[in-house]
Amino acid sequence: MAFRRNGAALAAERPSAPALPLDTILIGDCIAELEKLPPASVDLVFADPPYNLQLQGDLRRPDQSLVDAVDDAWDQFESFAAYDAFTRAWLLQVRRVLKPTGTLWVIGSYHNIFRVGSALQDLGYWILNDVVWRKTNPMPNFRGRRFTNAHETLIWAARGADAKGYTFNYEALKAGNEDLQPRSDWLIPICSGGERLKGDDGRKAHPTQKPEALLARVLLAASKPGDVVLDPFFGSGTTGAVAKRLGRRFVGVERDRDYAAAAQARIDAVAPDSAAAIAQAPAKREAPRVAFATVVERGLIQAGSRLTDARRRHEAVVRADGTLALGSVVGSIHRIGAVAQGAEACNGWTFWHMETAAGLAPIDALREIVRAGDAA
Amino acid sequence: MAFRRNGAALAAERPSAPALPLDTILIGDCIAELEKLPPASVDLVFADPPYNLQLQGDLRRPDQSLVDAVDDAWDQFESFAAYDAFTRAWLLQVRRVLKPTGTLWVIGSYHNIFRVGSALQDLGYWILNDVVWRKTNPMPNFRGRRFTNAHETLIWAARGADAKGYTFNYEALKAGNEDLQPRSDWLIPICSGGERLKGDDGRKAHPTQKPEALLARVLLAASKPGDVVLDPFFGSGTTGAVAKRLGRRFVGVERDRDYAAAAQARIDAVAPDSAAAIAQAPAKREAPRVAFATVVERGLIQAGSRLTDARRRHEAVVRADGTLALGSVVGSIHRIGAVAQGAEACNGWTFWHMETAAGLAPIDALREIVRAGDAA
DNA sequence: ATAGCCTCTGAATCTGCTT
DNA sequence: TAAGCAGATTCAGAGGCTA
Repeated sequence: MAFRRNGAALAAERPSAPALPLDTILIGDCIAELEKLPPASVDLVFADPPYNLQLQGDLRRPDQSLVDAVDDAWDQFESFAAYDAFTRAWLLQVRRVLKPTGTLWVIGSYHNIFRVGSALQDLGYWILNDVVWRKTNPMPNFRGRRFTNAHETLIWAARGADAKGYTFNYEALKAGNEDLQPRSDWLIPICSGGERLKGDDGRKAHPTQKPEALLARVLLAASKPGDVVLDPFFGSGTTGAVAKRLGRRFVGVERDRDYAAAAQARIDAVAPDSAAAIAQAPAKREAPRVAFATVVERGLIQAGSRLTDARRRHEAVVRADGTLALGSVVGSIHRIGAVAQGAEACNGWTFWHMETAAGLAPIDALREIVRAGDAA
Repeated sequence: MAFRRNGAALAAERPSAPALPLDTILIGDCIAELEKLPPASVDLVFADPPYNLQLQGDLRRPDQSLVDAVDDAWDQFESFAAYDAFTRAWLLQVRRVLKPTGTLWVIGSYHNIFRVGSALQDLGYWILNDVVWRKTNPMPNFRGRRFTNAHETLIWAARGADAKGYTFNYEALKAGNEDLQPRSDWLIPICSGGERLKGDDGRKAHPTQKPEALLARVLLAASKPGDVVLDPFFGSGTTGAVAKRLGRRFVGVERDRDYAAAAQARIDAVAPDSAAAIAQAPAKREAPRVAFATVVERGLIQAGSRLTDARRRHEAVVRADGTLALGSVVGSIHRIGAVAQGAEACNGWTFWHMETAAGLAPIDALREIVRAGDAA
């Protein structure tokens, strides 16, 4: 074509500045594919890079069943240095591709998120928030040697400290959050059930598929309808599916053809929301479950206090860790209540009472105080 | 003093191995003071280091020169480098001072926690968890351009990947949490009201005083009564106050004499909890070992008795030497339990049951009888 | 039809003592 | 130092099967 040779007139067609392939999955190495994209062309990036999990042996549940670990080759790196080099490379390309007003989201766990966060800062990105995805249903810690790993971390960053004009739909988020300011901690279930992509064998198609609710929160917070969202680690295509549903454009990069095919089929099946519907998904009310340890921790009852039942037949001592001691037996308020009565089970909140000026009162009253305070 | 010269006889008095100054605030530069402490002498470290270059005006390079305020990317990198060097220096000293079974907690925000986490990993620490402190009452985001910063991050790390035997009071934490295993997200109010230290002018004595509930959770989770807790950035002394209350020993390092004085006064006013309130809760894994042979020896079960599992699917015979026979296979209660189920491993004490008047009962009950008898 | 029970599974750096 | 083995360890949610 004649005008092709007169390249200067049509910058978008020059090899050095090709058009952005919209609503497309690019199959290939993330960094190589990013290099082909035009600079300053993307409004939002969501990246779910390899976590560099360093798993030792097998892990079994208490029932001896084997945990299906993420041991894929793409998650293996020689060293922290190798992981850091990889991280810098893709972050650098992402920064080139981002519009001046664009922002980046990265998700990770403690295995990799500190590397990613440091690299971000070193490259000049400006962190706007770290956001915690709290899982309602995380995998438990089967050996009881650590805290249940119940969250992952997202970093939200602008191209630089001087970046202005990035999108943050504050009013909409606030309206969708019972008129409270959107917070940096989000409660969202993991991806399971019908949402989880399955292969022909009925097994999960991708080991680390993210929930659509998480991506929806990100896109609704930090992009506008019609914006271009880039996902350099496209995987099962959650970003693309949610982008299509919410009226955003997407560009995905994925190395694995099987993942890319599964993602494409998934996205093809997505029906975009109506323009009117692309509003806020109201935040889920959080379950106000209260632990007795919290009651003690907050000083509502003193460690060393004595509790009794309504008829003063039993007496137990409150311990600093929120357990009760009945003689030499230590356990939860419920367990110790059961032991005291010789019963199978017991609701400790209503069984145990404390002395007050007005007589005995169930410790449930303390729980109400915690709930009232946390709600305010 | 004569015996001082004969240093070899009293290693604890040699300069190279001074005694640990317990329940003391050391006034001076954190790194210099840590260097004076004996190696492998501390059970737990809680560190609340200066958060960041942008907000703290007093960040200094290792040579004590002041880091200038930052605007351009290079200076920013410069100051990150200075912060990283400072971080590595104190982390290195902390690692030296930690016992092999000791663990470290560090708290930070997105301004510094990624630097700290990376440095930790680079120095060989092994991250056990990252923990999110969710604030019930965070400072609102006034400009509405970001998410309300409603959390801070703690990193819990062991000295290395091979570090075993660190303290984690799993059972007590679980009992204090409605019998659910403790998670990596903690909901705790910020420090305010009467707990907040005030100066003579009625203003807050320290800008980043941490809530005692947070420290209590850390100490109750990862230390035992009598353990030594080191805080290299002592500040308002929350670590010391909580350590004293919970029956732990503390060592604090603080550069600012005013902070140290306020902390000392605060700690002096703390009344320790009663012994009953803080006594180490008995953990199953620390209960004395009992051999099944002992159970048989003491006549608690007869050789030749038949054991079965809870669903009566398998049957094994008790042998006089304390082994079990399943058909022609002979082995420990655990091994035979595993063989019966075709499993890798099995806890024979809970798997195997015996017939009693009240129905099937796990043979663990017999172990309890042995333990009770031995304790008496 | 439904309640209840059983099974399966999820980004996991998941033991510790003795020989 | 590495192997062997005692023995401690799980929560929410989805889906399937049975009474």
